[in-house]
Amino acid sequence: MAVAQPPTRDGFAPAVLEWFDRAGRHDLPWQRPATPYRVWISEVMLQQTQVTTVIAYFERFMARFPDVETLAAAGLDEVLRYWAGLGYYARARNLHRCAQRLVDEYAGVFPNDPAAVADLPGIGRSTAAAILSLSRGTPAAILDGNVKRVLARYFAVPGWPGRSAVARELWAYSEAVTPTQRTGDFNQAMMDLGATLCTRQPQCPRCPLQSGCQAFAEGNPGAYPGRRPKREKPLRTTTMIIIDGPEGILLERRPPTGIWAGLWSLPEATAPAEDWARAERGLEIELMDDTLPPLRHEFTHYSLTIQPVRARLLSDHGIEDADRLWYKPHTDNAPGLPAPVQRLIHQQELDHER
DNA sequence: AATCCGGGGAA
DNA sequence: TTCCCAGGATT
Repeated sequence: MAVAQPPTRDGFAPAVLEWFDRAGRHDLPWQRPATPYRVWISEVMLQQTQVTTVIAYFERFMARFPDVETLAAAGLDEVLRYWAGLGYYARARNLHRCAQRLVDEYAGVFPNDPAAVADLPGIGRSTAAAILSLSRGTPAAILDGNVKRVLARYFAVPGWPGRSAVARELWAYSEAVTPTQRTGDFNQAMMDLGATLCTRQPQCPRCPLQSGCQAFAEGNPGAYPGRRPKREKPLRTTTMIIIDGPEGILLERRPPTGIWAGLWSLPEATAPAEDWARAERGLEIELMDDTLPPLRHEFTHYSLTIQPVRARLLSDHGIEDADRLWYKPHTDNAPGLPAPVQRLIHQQELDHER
């Protein structure tokens, strides 16, 4: 009968490292080779996005932007195209800005100081530590969702990590257990542990930290970390117009802030669509009387119902500018489109072919 | 310190 | 359905 020990820092890193050598992940795409550039791109993609989703995006991105100079020299529109579907598009904007700052200020090479890296756009304390430790072994602690879960259980830290007091405590524990030797392996191991064993339904019998884990000793590891408080999701609705003209479908660039910032999308009517198109866009359109099914899209903070409307373009008195384009799905390169808009246009094309 | 910012995998 | 993910920027 194993007796639960009180949580200890002493054997923590050796146990984790021994487990990593035996059972950790060593073949993720950004691990071969684990250059600062590749680790950086992967870390940013992995912010709030799961590994299985990221892998395909990572491979495509690397094929197009193999190094920081290529990324810095590319246009934002193209970066957004490669990002479309991943969400949190500020990450792509910051990635692009960060590449340019790296080239301008650091000759394209990340500095060795974690604080200097964390000062770059889109890179915070945890991502900076991950980039430097995983690629160069720099001794710096991380705190991502995996590490939060492992530490909250091991030290039985109550409360939701979204609260700053809880996060502060978890950071202190992460600093305390992170070794100065083999820091990259340790950080990778902690993420692997959180991703493969210390999950929502943890596999405690296989865990190298079981003997010192306070939550295991309490018999309820599932109670940690504390859950995010629930909130009502507001319902919102919008009307999107699919305007068919001789040059294709009208797309507009969304504003630089707010939802889907900088992406291309269908025009959103704020009044009866024909009046809106004439007054706001200088377009004479005729609504078609076929009714398209509404499209429901879930965000973290609200639910959006999109009512698509088809229209024929009668005449165009609008001004051609950089923020509108006529898109031909079959021949044009797909611009960066929000996922539901992408689906809507794709569906529209399928209907068109019938 | 709380809120905003996407989309999807998993149970 | 619900939860939450290799978080950071903004307010």
